Amino acid sequence: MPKIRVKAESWEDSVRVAGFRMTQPRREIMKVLESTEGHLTAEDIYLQVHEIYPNIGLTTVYRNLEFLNEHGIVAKICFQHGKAKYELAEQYSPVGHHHHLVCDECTKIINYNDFMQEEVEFLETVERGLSRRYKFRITHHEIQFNGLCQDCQDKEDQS
Amino acid sequence: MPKIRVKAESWEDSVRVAGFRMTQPRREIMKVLESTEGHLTAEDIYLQVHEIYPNIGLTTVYRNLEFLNEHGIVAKICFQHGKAKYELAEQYSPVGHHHHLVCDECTKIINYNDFMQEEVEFLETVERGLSRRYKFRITHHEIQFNGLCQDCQDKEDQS
DNA sequence: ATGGTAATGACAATCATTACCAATAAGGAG
DNA sequence: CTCCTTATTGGTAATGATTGTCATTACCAT
Repeated sequence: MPKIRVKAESWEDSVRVAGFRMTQPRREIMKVLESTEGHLTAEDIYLQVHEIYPNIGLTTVYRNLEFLNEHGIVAKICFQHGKAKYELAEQYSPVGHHHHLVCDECTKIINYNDFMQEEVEFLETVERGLSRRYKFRITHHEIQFNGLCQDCQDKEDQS
Repeated sequence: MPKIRVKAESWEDSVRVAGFRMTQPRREIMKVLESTEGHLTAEDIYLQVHEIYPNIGLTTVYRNLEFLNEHGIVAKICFQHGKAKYELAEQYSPVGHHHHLVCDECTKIINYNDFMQEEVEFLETVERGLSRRYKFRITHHEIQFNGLCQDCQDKEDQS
């Protein structure tokens, strides 16, 4: 008897299943997200798409990012430096589950996915507890470490 | 031989020690932050201060929040709903160390400080590892759980 | 009490994001 | 393949939060 295999739905399928259309702008935006480490601003994406699809409008980029976010395909993250950043949701990302190191000086962001075993254990306890205590249905989480990246530490030493 | 006791510096002291002045707007802004659960927007604070100090300008509120943030007295948090929120930094907060449950539906935010023992253990391992691996000097962290609060779950069930 | 300057308040300016609307193009039905 | 419905687009205007400017005020060290 074969193991049940949940076929991972492609993002295109899940858009269509939900009754929406596949358009070229939408595809181009996803291509950019798929070919990058992550945490791009809407403008970053706009500029990259614009290279190969010059007709794209910035409004369309925003609209699609919101759309994709609502459909669980793209994650929107807000670090405290003005603009929102976007990256592929875990399920569609080659990077997979990860979190961020944020440099408070230069605002650089580093992805990490070390210590996931420890994280899983920790989160299981906490999520279960929080759900019960606050009657909250937790769907995802975000962990972020702030501080100084190596470059900024060096600059600080010099002065 | 007495134990060394690190006297907690009042926020006013730490402002003065850094060579800056104590002003009435600054004090009023802190009063508001001290008398609230947390996560207020600049405008929330402006409105509250305005009640008892009608001359306050919104610009002054922004400027002071940034100032206080840079001096480690106030924490600035950005959830993905437009405006930045502010609360007392852990060290000056009666609430103490805590994290947030964010409802993705109604944007409500709940503070929690349960499971801190588990968190401490987890963070010790991870912070040590990340510092070494990425040469990052970690100063603080943020953990956030997103999902649906009870009210929004109920509303969902009805439909 | 006073002088140097940090801080203020009003207003203008900026910057990210959203609203609007007429024009376009997916993609299902025939 | 063609037609039709309507989701989607792109351009522009509008919004809303935050920041810059600058003349004026008021801390506070001396």
